[in-house]
Amino acid sequence: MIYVMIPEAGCTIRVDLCRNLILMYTENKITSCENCARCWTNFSQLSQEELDLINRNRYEASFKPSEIIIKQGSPSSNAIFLVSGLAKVYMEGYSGKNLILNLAEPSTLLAGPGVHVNSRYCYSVAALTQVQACFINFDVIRKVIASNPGFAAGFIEDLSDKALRLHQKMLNLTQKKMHGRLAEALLYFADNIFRSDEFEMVLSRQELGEMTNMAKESVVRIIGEFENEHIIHATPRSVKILDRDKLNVISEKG
Amino acid sequence: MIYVMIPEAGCTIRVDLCRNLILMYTENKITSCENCARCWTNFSQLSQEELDLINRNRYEASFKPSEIIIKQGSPSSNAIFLVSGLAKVYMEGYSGKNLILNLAEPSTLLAGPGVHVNSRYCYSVAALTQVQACFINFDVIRKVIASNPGFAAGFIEDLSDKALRLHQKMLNLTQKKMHGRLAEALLYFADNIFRSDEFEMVLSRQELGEMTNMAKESVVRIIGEFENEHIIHATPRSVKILDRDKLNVISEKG
DNA sequence: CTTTGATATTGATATAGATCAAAAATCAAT
DNA sequence: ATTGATTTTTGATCTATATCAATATCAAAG
Repeated sequence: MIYVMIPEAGCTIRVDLCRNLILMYTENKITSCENCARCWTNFSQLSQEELDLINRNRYEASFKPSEIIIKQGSPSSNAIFLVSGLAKVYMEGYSGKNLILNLAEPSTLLAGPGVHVNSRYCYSVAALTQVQACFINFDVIRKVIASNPGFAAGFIEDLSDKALRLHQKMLNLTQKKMHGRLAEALLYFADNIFRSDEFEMVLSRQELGEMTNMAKESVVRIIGEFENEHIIHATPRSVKILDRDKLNVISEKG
Repeated sequence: MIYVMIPEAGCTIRVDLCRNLILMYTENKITSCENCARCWTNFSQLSQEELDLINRNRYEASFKPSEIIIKQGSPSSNAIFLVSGLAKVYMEGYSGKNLILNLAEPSTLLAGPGVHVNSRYCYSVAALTQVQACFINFDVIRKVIASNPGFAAGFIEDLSDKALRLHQKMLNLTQKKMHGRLAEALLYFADNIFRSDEFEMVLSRQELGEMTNMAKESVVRIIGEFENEHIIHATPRSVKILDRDKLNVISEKG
């Protein structure tokens, strides 16, 4: 494991977990939105003037693991970007049961569709690692949307992309059974978050259950089965995918 | 039941089922988009010029019950509006199992988020009654989005609203149990589609199951229970809600 | 080190809900 | 009306998965 000290954040972080931050940090690009086009592809649509506007209306905050960045139901006045770190995006359901929708990494916009409808966040977001987040007032974003059609189109694309994933997740959760759902979650981590077949397991078994809609005990049991069949090697805090093909089949066959 | 003959469509339709069509028909408003602002609120954002553009690039088609209007996976080149009739919006899942997302009535935009991402429809739509539909080429819509910020904002709102509902449905399907899910579906028909506590059941028990993610036999059994408890009165083709309060409680308590 | 609180694991049991199979009802078409 | 084809209903089983309870593990704090 390679660690690096980040003086501004007052902490040490694992390099493999925080690629983006390292990248930005080493390139000294955290100072302003102008340099943050890499944050969200869509920001590259903006003119200098518009970037300035946004830059004047944003502020940063940092969060420790488990701290809540967005609270479901609260008024949504800001669009939020992670600058660094990992967070879980989840809905608070009935009788305290959560449903983890996905993980958020840097360069994704966090706001939720509620922003454009009832000005309430429709999901919560909580930090999994140390997180640096950037808050941009939504009135400003709306202003830019109104004046920059390209940006608006990018926004539509972003919303659509998320909706599409949600549709897919809906099918997965309702039609696959446990093995398939868990296999898919593991592949999600490997492919979409860590881009490696060996990764740190940032979620507890309980949370893994909230993500795949199953009881934590079932998570444990199925992980055990996967291990017996030499499909993965797992500890409570790490996973290594040994037989990606098999895992794919399980994920697809449900 | 009041029926009315629609010469152009070559059919007779039930008045209570086709409010919008009757309204438009009697007001002679089907001829062009200009008159169709009522179709989709967002169209009222358009200038005369833009309306003309859309009007020149649209065509209508009619569908008989059970005919497919949109096929999941096929290239999405059109935005579609129902002019009249009712349709079911559903995803085709694994091993032929469908998931009905919602019903579509006139004045809703049908296209799906796939349009803005991979140009594929991410769901199918099939007519439940006789349906008149209006197809608008998506390139044209995109052009208008690019030139009219208000329209773009309306589009974003529409997408967001749908995403929000999807989030809600996700929670419902994963966290409520059968009774709650079925109660909710019945209230959906009463409140969102028919706006009456007595309505024609346009879905078969099988389809009702596809909508609430349960087996058709379970649908039958639970409808039976609801009848025994005098919460609803149901026949295979009709439902009357007798005790809305109880149904609400069941829907919320899961 | 020990203690402690959280999390993970394991085994036993309970249950919601699916599946299967057969009968009954409904509907469409002669 | 009569037939044949769907759809609905019912009852009997089966199974995936949750729940419960007990134990083991681990990391942090004293």
